Amino acid sequence: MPRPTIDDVATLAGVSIKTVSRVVNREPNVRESTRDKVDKAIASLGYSPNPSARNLASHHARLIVLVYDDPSAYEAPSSGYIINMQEGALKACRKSGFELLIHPCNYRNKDVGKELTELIGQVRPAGIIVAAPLSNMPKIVRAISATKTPCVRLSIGSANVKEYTVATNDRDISAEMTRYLVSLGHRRIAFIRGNKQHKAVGNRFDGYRDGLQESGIAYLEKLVVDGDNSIGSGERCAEQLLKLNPRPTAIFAANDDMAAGVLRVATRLGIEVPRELSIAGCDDISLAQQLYPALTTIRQPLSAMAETASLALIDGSRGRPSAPMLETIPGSIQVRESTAPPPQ
Amino acid sequence: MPRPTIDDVATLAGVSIKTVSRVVNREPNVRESTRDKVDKAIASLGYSPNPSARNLASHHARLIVLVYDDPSAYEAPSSGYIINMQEGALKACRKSGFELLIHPCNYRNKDVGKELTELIGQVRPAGIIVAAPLSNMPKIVRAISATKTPCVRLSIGSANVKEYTVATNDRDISAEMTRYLVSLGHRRIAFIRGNKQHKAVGNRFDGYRDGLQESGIAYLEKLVVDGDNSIGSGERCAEQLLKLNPRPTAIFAANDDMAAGVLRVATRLGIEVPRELSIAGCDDISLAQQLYPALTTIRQPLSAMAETASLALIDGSRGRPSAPMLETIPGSIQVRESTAPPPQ
DNA sequence: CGGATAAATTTAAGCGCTCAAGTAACGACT
DNA sequence: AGTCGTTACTTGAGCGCTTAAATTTATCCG
Repeated sequence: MPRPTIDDVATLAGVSIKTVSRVVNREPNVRESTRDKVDKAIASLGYSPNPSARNLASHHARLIVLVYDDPSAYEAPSSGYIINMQEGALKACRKSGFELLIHPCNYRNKDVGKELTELIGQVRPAGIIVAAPLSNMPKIVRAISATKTPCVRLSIGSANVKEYTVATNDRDISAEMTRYLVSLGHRRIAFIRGNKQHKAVGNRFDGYRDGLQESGIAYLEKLVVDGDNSIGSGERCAEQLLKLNPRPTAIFAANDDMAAGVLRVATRLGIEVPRELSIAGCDDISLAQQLYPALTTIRQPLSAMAETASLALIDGSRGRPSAPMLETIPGSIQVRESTAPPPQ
Repeated sequence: MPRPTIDDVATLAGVSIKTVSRVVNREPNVRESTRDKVDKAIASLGYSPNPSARNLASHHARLIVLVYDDPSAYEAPSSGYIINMQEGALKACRKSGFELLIHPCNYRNKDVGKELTELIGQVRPAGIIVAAPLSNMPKIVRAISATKTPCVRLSIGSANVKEYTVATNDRDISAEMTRYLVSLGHRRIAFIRGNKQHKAVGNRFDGYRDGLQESGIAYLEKLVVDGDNSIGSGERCAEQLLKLNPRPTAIFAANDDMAAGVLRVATRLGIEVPRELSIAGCDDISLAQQLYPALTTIRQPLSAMAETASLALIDGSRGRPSAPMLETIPGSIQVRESTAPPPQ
């Protein structure tokens, strides 16, 4: 029971194989009635095109490469974001009959650029998606650009490179989180900044200030401290903030790990969360749901971002009008248990 | 700068393309000197075969499909195991010039079997790897078998199906964990069983009993309670166990979530871990490292399992002798902070 | 050393598709 | 009526490789 080929379809429909090809590829210049005939033949034979033959003949693979930093290279605990990206990319690929090639790689490796160049040479993908933090490394983006392969950057926060970029609205959503805390009744809202290397952090801090301003609350410098994205730094920052008098009624951390650190300190100090202190994080890592109380946080729209990026590449490979250089996908606030109105 | 083809190599080496093909595919019947010439030509041109052309000509794709349960389909929090599997499969594939096609799917969907059958028809992979829990669903395994596509099951614990299976040694390693607890000085070691649907759970319980017996410790039924794999059930079980007098000095849970529940209860009751109570889990989910104290647990060798499975399929597709029906990859005990000698 | 056998290599065909180029049919316009 | 343009299709070549069959070259044995 060999699988039907385009010839079988053409014979059954009484047309040439090129016409079948036209129908399959949704090309114009096929009469409605002919298209119907072909579609029926395809359905009755259960035909689906052989990807290898297509690729061979068309000189490019119907394939998107998704490149991301390999978490298992250094025991990174949170890998959920990768699954989310894969999910989005897969969704777009499946819809369009493309395949997804995943390529985790270690950004600390000096030869990543060369590695990617070689990979591209091998598989000739229709496009390549580069996730953060690799997407923020000019050397890597340049290496890919040099191959002329269409490339989309996935960026959390920063977006100052010339390539097509799908980014989040970190600033806006951080402002929204701040306003949400205000809406609960909070007035003394502290902020923990993270690693200054990460562009996203700056945007989140800006959003925090925006949110305060829009709510008519004065920005107080002593309510802002610097962490380095780790749980430990979150603990240190929390200790510092909770010593203040009056102490803040809410702490908004630039990422979930630091928020987890805050929660740890609060628990240790016997401060009840959320009754006495509200805590909000950012990123919605899996830990956020597993903590007790579960963390109110900002969910990054990773899946939607990857889907958008894939679709842009797929459409681009079909010669559709290439979309804008910068596309922003909004994140969303996940309200969970760690936030509540402040004590009276 | 078009990429070099087999013809270019053949011309440069002064042989026919078939000879180049022989060299590339490591086929026999090539003189050493000829092989050298070809290898040099390949190196100097930077040649690598076009996968699509190979697939087209050879009627099968150099491609392994990895099928697993889609965690994002129902907000499953722990996705680290998928990354681990992907890592192992990728390692094997890269080594052999294969590609990896990932295929998350929802096992609760009635049509998974059909979905997989169609996928196989589409891509004609060299083999397919099915991860638990799908690998334990006869309907799914049967659907794949029907396509005659080589298939390897990845199984945590159970292994009573006829297909090639890569499994863990749950029973042995659980026994080892039990002996480890005994070696710390524990004598009253409780066990929390999990969801009875999961075959692995039974094996782990058997391992617990083996470990006790090998250590010459009597099995006490009241030290064993049934959970359902959730954190909440772990809490309930812990409450029950910690009411006993004398209470157990160690609790070994059949998975990490339940162990996390135990830890939660202990903290609530003011029982210091590990000084007053040792806790051990199983699976090494990312939560295990994030808890305080970090959980001693059993790490599943997911990466190694997926690598073994991939290699078996790749070798099989090359006509190498197909390996045994059941291959067991040992897990390993991760000693962290939640276990210590019992109080005097 | 000749003929048979095995080893090394070439030749020819074709995998299933796309792409560029070509052809037929039909109107519309001068 | 003849030209042109457009639409709707067909034709033929060829993508880069593998496979099977054909051919050449090396090796063995009496």
